[in-house]
Amino acid sequence: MQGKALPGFRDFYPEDLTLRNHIFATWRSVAARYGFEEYDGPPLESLEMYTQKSGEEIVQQLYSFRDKGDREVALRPEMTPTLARMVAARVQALKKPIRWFSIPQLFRYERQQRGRLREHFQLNMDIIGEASPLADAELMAAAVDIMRALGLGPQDVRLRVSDRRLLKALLATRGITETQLPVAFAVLDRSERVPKNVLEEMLRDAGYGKREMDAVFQVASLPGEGALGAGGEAAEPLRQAVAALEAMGLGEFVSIDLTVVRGLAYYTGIVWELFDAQKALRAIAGGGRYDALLNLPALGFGMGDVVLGELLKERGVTPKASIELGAFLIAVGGEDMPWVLKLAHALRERGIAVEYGLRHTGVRKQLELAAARAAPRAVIIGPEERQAGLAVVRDLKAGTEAKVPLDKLLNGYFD
RNA sequence: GUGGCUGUAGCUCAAUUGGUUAGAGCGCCGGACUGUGGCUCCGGAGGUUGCGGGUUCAAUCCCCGUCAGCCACCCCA
Repeated sequence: MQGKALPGFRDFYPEDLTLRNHIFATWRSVAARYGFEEYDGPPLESLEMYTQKSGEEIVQQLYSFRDKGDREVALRPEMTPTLARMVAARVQALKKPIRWFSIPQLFRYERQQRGRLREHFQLNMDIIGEASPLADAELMAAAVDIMRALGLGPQDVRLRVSDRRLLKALLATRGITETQLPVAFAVLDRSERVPKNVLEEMLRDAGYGKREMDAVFQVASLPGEGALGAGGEAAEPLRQAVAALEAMGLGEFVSIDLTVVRGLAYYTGIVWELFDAQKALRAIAGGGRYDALLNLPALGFGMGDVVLGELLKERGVTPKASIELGAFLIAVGGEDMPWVLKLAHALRERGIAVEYGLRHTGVRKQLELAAARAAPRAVIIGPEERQAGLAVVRDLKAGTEAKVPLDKLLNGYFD
């Protein structure tokens, strides 16, 4: 063994890259359908850009170093700061709402696990300059439509949505103060994964009394409709966003779930996550509204290629092959090779994918190779055929053969 | 960064209380098959048993370290 890629980094063999390209193509196609324009930025940014926003402790999770110009730099761990900078530079000129997407490769230095590497590609879709809940619905719909375009339905994936403004209101009416909120959010976020006694301890450590603790658990267990009903005014954006998704016919995918909080501190409104239905994997996508980050209403989501790729493989909805041959050409004898080359090139000129054996072997061997390449047909050229100005076209699926004049093959027979 | 589990051909796995040249299936290459693929049969290549050290007459097996993978925590791109 000559070693392997660094931990958390991937080699993409053809079958891997086929899947990745399939995912990218679907991302781009759905984003285009939603009227989003693609942008990109540098993979390397100043370290400061990330520490400013997220604090010094994030340095530990960054690929960062000092460059030859003595600058502290980092491989980008997320796209939002870059987007924020780009938008800020032209904020006056850009017509709102801005609808942009990007597919950056992101890096993060941490111990890898399944679905979580040190590098991944992540679709980012953002809308900037629009406060309406319809914008939130738009992004959620795009995420769901990507799933549908990839062959996944409501039985495969679920979108769980909440709203921090609603959570805040529900907790406030139960006596939770503003300063107690972060802990309450953290407990809600973990309420499905962490045992209740541990959660109680978290709350107790934060100075929660019995009443406040009960309030948090009560909110966590509120069903979707109950939450909307109890939330009053504060439930209105979430209500509208969900109604919009229902109007689009995507209601089956969506459920209101108050235990969705999302980790990032900058989210201010609707937050959501997309999971595989069994919740066996990590989140496929997650996003939300972050109005405070720019001086504009803004929202976005990220969808990584790693978990998504695993899910597609699990569900057997991966693309077959990256190339699809139109024909495999076979020279019976060495003296037939010029005709094979001539035909190969003529077909290629017409845009037909063609391969032939680069080393002369028996017809049997060449047919084996043709079959291994999944060519739909083989064109066999031998002395007898050439004599008659013909070639044998063998259908490799059916096993049938036909004699076809060479000049027909050269002039669009396979078009 | 912390803890637990696991590392044997490309892949999936074997290898009798530690016992001598580490095997099989699949895959790959070649032959039977010098003008017809998928089947069959035969042969071949491919391993410093993750790496390093220790115990022992002897280590794939036991011990330590290290690296890597998986899982949980942290964190959640």
